[in-house]
Amino acid sequence: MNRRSVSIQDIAEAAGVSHSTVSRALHDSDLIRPEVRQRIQQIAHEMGYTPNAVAQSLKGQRTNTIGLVITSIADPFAGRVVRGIEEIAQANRISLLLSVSYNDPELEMEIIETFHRRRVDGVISATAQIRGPYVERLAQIKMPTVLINQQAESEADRLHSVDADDYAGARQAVEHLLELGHRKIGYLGVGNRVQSNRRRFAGYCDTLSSAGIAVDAQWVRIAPTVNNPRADDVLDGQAMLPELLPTGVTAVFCYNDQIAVGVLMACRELGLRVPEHLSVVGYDDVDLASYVTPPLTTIHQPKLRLGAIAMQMLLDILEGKAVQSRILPNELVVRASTAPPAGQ
Amino acid sequence: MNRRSVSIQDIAEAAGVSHSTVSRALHDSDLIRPEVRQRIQQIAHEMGYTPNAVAQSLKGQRTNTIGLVITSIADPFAGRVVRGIEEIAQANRISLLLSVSYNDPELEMEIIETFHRRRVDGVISATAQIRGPYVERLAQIKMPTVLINQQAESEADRLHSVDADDYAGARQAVEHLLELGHRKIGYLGVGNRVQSNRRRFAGYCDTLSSAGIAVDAQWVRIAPTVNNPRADDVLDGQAMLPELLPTGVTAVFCYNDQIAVGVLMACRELGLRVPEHLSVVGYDDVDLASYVTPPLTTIHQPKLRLGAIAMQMLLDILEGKAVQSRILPNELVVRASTAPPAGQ
DNA sequence: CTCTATACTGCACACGTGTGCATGGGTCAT
DNA sequence: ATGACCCATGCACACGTGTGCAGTATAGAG
Repeated sequence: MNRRSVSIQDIAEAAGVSHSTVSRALHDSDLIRPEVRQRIQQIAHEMGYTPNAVAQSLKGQRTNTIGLVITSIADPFAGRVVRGIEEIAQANRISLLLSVSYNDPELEMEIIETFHRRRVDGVISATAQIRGPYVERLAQIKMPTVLINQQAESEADRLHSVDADDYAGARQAVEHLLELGHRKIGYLGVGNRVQSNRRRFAGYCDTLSSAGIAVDAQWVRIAPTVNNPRADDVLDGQAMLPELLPTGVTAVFCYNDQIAVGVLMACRELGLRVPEHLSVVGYDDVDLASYVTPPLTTIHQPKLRLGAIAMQMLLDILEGKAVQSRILPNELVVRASTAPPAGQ
Repeated sequence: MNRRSVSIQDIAEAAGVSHSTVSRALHDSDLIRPEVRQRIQQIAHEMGYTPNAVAQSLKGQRTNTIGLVITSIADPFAGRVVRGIEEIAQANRISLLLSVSYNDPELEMEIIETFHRRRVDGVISATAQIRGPYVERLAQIKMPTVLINQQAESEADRLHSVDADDYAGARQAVEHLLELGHRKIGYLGVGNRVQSNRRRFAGYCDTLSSAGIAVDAQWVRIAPTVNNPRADDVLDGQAMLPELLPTGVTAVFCYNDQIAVGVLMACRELGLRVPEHLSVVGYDDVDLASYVTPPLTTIHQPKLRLGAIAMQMLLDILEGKAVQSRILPNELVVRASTAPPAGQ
């Protein structure tokens, strides 16, 4: 069983030269006589030689690999972000090491350690939140890191980030509902993505306050935190809506599109019509949002750009360029799930 | 700038022993005196040592990394499969190198070469089709490979696969429609996933034939093949349906759920009611299928299991066990998009 | 013909880890 | 006291690649 693949040493023997010569020849070095160079390349090709990236990584400093942590592959938001990352990575011949954390802090630490062991050049993290020991460890091992949608308060200099503006997005959503004439507006959030939920909720509260509306605690529901990876936002949304109805809200702003879809399904069960009886606004603008009935009014996040910019930022860091964290704007997309309240 | 991280050599100097002793101590070798062993482990911990997996990979034969090729991250089917793979991989401390091929044969070859350069232990391919040079190269470099949903006709011994039974699934879908009383049943397929489309189409044709129904070529539409990565099945479905209507079909069997969703949207535009005016059956049973209105009757594919089994199969191959390709059953899920035809 | 400059190639080491073999020192029995 | 034996450790090489430096051969110049 000839399991071992051909090395430059093998080529060297076949060509009657030293492995150094082969190495240089394959790199088109001027040091090697053109005819020899060509002959060696010919032999290498015939022997089906493929350079061993592991050895190259050991020798050089770069592995041309970056680690990617996301919370779930099933999450369509993450999917689009990863795609943005992947496109830039591929163009720069960088390989992607993918890991999924399911929002588990322990698992997250373990993933970082694995990335470190593998000596990735950098890490992009699109997880829900950065925690103390996590940040500390990242700083200790000096691993270049870019965070997506975490709006870390620049705790450490090493941490760069690219975010979409949750707060402003939430404000747009609620302002849209206010403009339609709604006064009693509910909020359905999630408990396991603390930071982003807090920002969107803050945008919701502040916008209502600005309009002179006191937020009623009964209008707000946050899905309980569960570590169950099978946790499903749609089901949560579906379960939470009925609790909200007795309060008389005429519109609901949801943490994301999945929650909003859950609301749609609950409405269908209850015989409520959207948007006639209830207006619904989602967040993210995933594909799903435009496929459901009625198509969701939502806040569009530039998912591909978030990923692409994060990847480019990481590349810049690796080249020693100075980079600056960025915040991208979100954008309201009005579809058919919102309308003036029934009374008007 | 102390960019280099600590090595066992550094620990050896700090402990006043040789690097061999450190290596053995960290592996809890009996050869090292317990007190020395413990002291070395202590020092290693204090210095923040993390073993260099690159060097370990170079020395040993395994990299504990596998390459994963999929056609698109946005594809919800692929997402679930990847998740099944990831769970098993994580449990076995295997890292995943993710690449996306966008159905581009050239890109696919390039990805395989990259995986080979990186000396991954094996490859799982969930791309649309295996082509000649691709197979040839895989055989040449003897890289253990498991294919998902490609039903390769065991062209090479090295190629193993795990599939869901497309043909039987398609038969179930069409039989369901026949039982409801439909006689004129359309098929909407895709052009860029040749193999699976062919199998599902064959199931469609044979089932109709068995029922004594001659398939009318007008009932069938295949979305044109485009290399545009932005190609979107939903849009294709939406575009194809109107061409089908003049033929008087009362039901449509779609290649996958996205096509079916496109059909739903087209019906909405045209004022057709589903299932009263038209019955629609999808394929895959992605999350989306149960969220649209009406929820789709579809063929459920065991996506997580496909991924998990593929990964386990690859692990078995790596351990030298004999493995056998498998075909899993699909299963009809009846929801609300199918009903007896209008006439009845 | 001899000296020098130049073009080309090999030697040897490095990257970080793992391991067979030899070696050193100690213990024990004769 | 001496030999046999065992335990703990170090030496040296290996994995595959890249590169500074030294060395050789050839050509060109005087």
